[in-house]
Amino acid sequence: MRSTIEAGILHADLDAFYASVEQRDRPELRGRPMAVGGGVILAASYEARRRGVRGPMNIRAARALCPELIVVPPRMDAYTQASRRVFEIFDDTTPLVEPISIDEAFLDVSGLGRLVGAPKLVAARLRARVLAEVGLAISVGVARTKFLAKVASGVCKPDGLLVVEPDGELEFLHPLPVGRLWGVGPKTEEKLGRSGITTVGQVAELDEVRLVAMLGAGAGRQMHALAHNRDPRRVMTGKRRSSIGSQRALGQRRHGFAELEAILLELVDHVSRRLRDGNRVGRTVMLRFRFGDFTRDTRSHSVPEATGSTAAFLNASHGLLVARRDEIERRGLTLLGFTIANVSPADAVQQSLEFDGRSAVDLDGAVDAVRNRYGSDSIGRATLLGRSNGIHVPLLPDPGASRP
DNA sequence: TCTGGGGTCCTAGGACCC
DNA sequence: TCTGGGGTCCTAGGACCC
Repeated sequence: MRSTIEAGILHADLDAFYASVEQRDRPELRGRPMAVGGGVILAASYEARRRGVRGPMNIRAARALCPELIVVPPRMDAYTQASRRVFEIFDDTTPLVEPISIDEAFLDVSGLGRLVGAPKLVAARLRARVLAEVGLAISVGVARTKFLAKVASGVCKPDGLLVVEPDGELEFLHPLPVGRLWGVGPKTEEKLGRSGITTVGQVAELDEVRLVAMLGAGAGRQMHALAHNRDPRRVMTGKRRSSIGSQRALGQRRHGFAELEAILLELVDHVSRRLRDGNRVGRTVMLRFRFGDFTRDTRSHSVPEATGSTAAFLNASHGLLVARRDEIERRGLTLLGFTIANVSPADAVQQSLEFDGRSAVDLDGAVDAVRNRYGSDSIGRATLLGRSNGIHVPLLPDPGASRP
């Protein structure tokens, strides 16, 4: 007997992505322990993982574990190209694709049943196409929720397909270690471990109040929900990046302040260019510091108007750098990062309306107003921008969103 | 394992406004 | 001498993800 709600969400995740692209393009690397690295290991082949090689591990440590390890430098262009081709196959499979990163996405295929086939069949075809057309192995998890689909793809890796049927969800979920829950990293895992909690099932036995007390409101509620298999999030199309940045590791060598200023200029120039190429503007600059002892720090500054100007970003960020000059010279700097946050489209059409806080917001009215003013075919993407910073609620699907 | 390069989201306090 | 409540925005920082 089938549950009425079918497992229709796919989480598709390319296996050891950078390393697999290298093995695809260079046959002599196939079947051998190899990794893509620059300073540290960025991605290790499964042959290397079996020997204990992991990212981010420094290359010397990796060689100590596996002396015959082959390390090749990254070729970002090749990975970007491969990613594009895989995402074309995703888009060809269903219009409901939510990219997560260069090598991962959610696909909602629950509406394809009658026309194309059951989710398991769709997933199997997707895997076959990615292998045939791009030459890469991709693992796919299938479930009723995003969270379970992601866990499933992780469990069936590498080169796997796993469907979690609706009537077997808790049996699948509860024996897993807490680290499998979304948002549980090393810190949270340790906190829970101190109370003897190591499995998802044990988390499910806890009161939400207790979890909130341990982890804070946001994380506590999320963990409680996930452990009880509550995950109402839909697959969202049309998401855009809200920040864009670049950083440079500097090594342990001391750098003169003028040298740091030059590096900042390069970073600002590079990031501003990317921002303008994407036809976007930003309002907040943020500097990221990592000192000689590897402690981290950030400093940010918001300018009054969103801009794409290199000079404006350089001005603001240089001020932040100069303000910390003494500390930098005292402690040494091992990383400098520059990020532009509060990024928005440069040509967004906006229609704002006032409301008094008691009446409901007239969303339909706002959409109609934009349509009347700019033509009904002008809306590619509609977003409700609350006055509160960062609350972006999509109103309409975005048929033509470009991939980040 | 002495340390990449991208990002995301959340929390909390202070300034400021009505 | 005494001090409310509601809200936004900015900044800093923590934790996490791939």
